Amino acid sequence: MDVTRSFDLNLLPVLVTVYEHGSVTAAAEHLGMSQSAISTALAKLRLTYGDPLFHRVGHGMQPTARMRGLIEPVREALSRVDGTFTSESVFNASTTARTFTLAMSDLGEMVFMPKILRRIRQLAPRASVRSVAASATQIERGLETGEVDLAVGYFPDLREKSFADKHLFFHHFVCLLRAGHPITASTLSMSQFLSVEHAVVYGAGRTYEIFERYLKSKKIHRRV
DNA sequence: CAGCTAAGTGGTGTCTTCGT
DNA sequence: ACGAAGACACCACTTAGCTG
Repeated sequence: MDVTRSFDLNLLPVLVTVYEHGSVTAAAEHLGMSQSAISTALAKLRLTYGDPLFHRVGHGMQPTARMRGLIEPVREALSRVDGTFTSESVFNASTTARTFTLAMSDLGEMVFMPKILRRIRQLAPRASVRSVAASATQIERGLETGEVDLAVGYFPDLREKSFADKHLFFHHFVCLLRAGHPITASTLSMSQFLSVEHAVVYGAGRTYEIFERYLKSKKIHRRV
């Protein structure tokens, strides 16, 4: 059966907007349609896909597993259609003057930014790069809306979502002790770790935040 | 025919009250 | 202090009738 012949492609933005807002009413406001029109569109989509697509959960709409699997292909399809209306429908790195927005942790900026800039200068000399520091929630929203192109760092919260991610490297923390400190072992035991006084640099970025969260989850209290 | 408004129904969360 | 029950608000959804 050729579904696309009879399928109304205007329904796809409705699908994506309800997914992004988690609400039929909010999606209706966003698209400038009535709530019942969105409801009707959803009914058609449900019929077409043979799946409820969303379940009511409290005061919102929770996507079904089928819907979660659909969202990226549908977004990609809409993006490709959008691309046919713009002058730069086929991406060309050597000519693009786009500004790419990268969200990075403190560590990400230190390690990756110089290399990324060098590489972009080689491949896309007219492109610009903007780096933003943002919370995981802001990054999630930015990736969804397209305000953020790429996030580099440790974002365990985002791994649950439908974002493509790539593991780049492992790293670990080290403890620094003054020269001549009684603890000289190369491996530090937990009791040794807790027995000494700690110096903490506050506001040290997301890496520090993740470390603090880990200590809290393990109920580890240090003497700072 | 698609989309609108309006009215009505039903599900869910929140808040308050009351009994234990 | 705690849980159950009821009132209430909010939201999704359906249906009927209207309009362009």
